[in-house]
Amino acid sequence: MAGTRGRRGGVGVVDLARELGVSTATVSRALNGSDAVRPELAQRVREYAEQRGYVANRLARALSANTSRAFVGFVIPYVDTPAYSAVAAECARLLSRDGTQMILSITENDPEREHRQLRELLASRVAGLIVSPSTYVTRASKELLRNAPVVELHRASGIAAPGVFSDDEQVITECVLHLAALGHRRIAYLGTPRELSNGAARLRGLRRGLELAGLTERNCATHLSEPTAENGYTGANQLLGAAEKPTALLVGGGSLSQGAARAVRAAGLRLPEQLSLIVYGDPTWFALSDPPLTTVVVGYAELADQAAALLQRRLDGEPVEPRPYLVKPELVNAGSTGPPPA
Amino acid sequence: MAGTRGRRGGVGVVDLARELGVSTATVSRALNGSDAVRPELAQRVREYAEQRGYVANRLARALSANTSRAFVGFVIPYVDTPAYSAVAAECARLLSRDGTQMILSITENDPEREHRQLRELLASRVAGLIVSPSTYVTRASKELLRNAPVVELHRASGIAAPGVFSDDEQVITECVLHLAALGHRRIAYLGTPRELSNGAARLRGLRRGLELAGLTERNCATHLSEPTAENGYTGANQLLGAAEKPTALLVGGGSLSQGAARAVRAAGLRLPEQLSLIVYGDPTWFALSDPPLTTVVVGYAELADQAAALLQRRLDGEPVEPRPYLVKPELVNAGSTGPPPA
DNA sequence: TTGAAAGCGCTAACAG
DNA sequence: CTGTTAGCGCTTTCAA
Repeated sequence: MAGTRGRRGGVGVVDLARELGVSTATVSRALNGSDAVRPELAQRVREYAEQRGYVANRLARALSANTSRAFVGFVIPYVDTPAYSAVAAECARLLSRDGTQMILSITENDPEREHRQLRELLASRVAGLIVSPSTYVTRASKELLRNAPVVELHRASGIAAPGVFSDDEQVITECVLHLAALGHRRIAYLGTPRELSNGAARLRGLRRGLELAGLTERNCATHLSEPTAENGYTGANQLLGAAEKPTALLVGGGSLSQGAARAVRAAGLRLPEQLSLIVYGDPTWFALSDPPLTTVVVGYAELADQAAALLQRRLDGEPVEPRPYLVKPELVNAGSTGPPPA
Repeated sequence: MAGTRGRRGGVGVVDLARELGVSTATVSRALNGSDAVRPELAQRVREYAEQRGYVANRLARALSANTSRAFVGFVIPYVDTPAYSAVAAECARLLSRDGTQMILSITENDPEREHRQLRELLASRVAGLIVSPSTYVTRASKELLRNAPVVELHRASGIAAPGVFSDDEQVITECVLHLAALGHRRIAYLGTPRELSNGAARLRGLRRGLELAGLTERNCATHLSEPTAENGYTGANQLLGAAEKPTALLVGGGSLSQGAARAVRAAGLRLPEQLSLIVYGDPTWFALSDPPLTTVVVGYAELADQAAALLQRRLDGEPVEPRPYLVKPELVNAGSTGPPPA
């Protein structure tokens, strides 16, 4: 009974301690690389633990050391798009180097679910959070976020926290100028709602682009909706079916782009002769189109690296400025833009 | 000092107990819906806890109740493809209904990483695991898996555990018959390695299809490689560049299909006049192709539902047969297959 | 440098 | 039905 211990995993610190003839404190210290233990003893403990196949109970560890890096929460609205799945994968990879496990929470953009998940995550004593807030974050959720080491991703909730975002404003401006330079004067914009921080950023970019191109908002029909492929499809159809047909369609958002691309194809428009099209996301999605689509390419890996690094710095206690950290997207011309039809 | 308690979260069971004038045991029982507490008291406790904003420390809970459903591990080789990301999302959603959090681990198909992650997961006392094993699972990993409630997904490692898979064998047979019926006699197959359980299943389907079609393996060049889009691209090029050109290309695997589709497009082959093509995965990926590609559609949501349900049943202690649970994929004809060129 | 002992916050015997 | 008392497995004072 006493000898068996650890019904489940097996060896525990007390076993090691007993078998080595030292105290559990010493074992713990040795295992955690405390410098307050004679190096050779520490070494011996570690070797023995290894050989004995010891693996620490992370729950106990995290519970005891009221602070620990055992878990980090990753809270996102969706995961079925690379903007999230690719970043999630990369973050999990980076965090696991530190021995940190990532708890994945999908809110489905539902503020209530989000709030519940955040509570649960905090109840699991996560060391920190990487969060992509839902469109309408509740006051209560913000309160929770304020009191935890948070790094925002893709979207900002308005709290004072560092956040990693793609520099949408700048690239959308570039897109508009690109189109205007080709001669377009009736540009349609399909994007995410302004309540979404990235939606707002893209709209700023749009406005700035139009201004710099000497165009007004009257030159630009816009359609804003939550980022789903479905919305992209219907939104694009709506814009393309307007009385004053646009000669170019600019889509601000990855999922919207998926749907929009399908809508354009279904409409049977020849690119770029009948319509110039710029989409958002990963060019490999659009590689099968003919011609391949000119795409705003967002560096998901870089976003992930930044997010993970910022969080780790916060957890290390290093000061991290609570500001946006922007990653520059790249406008990759693949042939779906050209002069407007005569 | 005594009154403050809970440096971090705030209220704990002892606070509630003290403030309500009952014991912590009673509080715990009430909160966990034990029937061994007077209903009205239980009610009062719950209401008070709610009002007090109590939220249980899941670490403590899980540590104490040596069994708990706090966490479940989700171990997959990749997540940047819907075969995994979509299933992960859906599983996270389903598990969260039970209050279970999902720890996401990406192995990158590396057996060593996989083993380490499994150990760490078990060290976190996960209640169970949903695992998509790497191509070459180590003996040690299998040992770990054998001693935990595991449900396999997409791929089997050979241990006695329930697993949820798409019925690749059957659908690949159907594909071959479809092509043969159109008149094809030189079919190329691009698939995953036979070391992968799904690779083996697809090969079985291939062989059976050829046989039923009265063809031999000499009618069918095959190329097997790890499932990445890159490999799909090079593999397809290789098959298409062979001396005896195939008239049809069948791709068994989602990522391979992505690459293969690009290769076919790059080769400038007209579908289905010059080549018949069947791919694997989500048809929306291939919707932009002209014509859209005939696709083997795998029901990711259904896979996820099954996997989550099986795991939950196992955790409930219900007996679950350690066998494959197959989900039928669907062959959706979208126009990229037709009679072979004359 | 090491050990004894007190928790971390919760659940679960065991009594009453 | 309810309370007392041990733990879960680890870390971390506090002394020695």
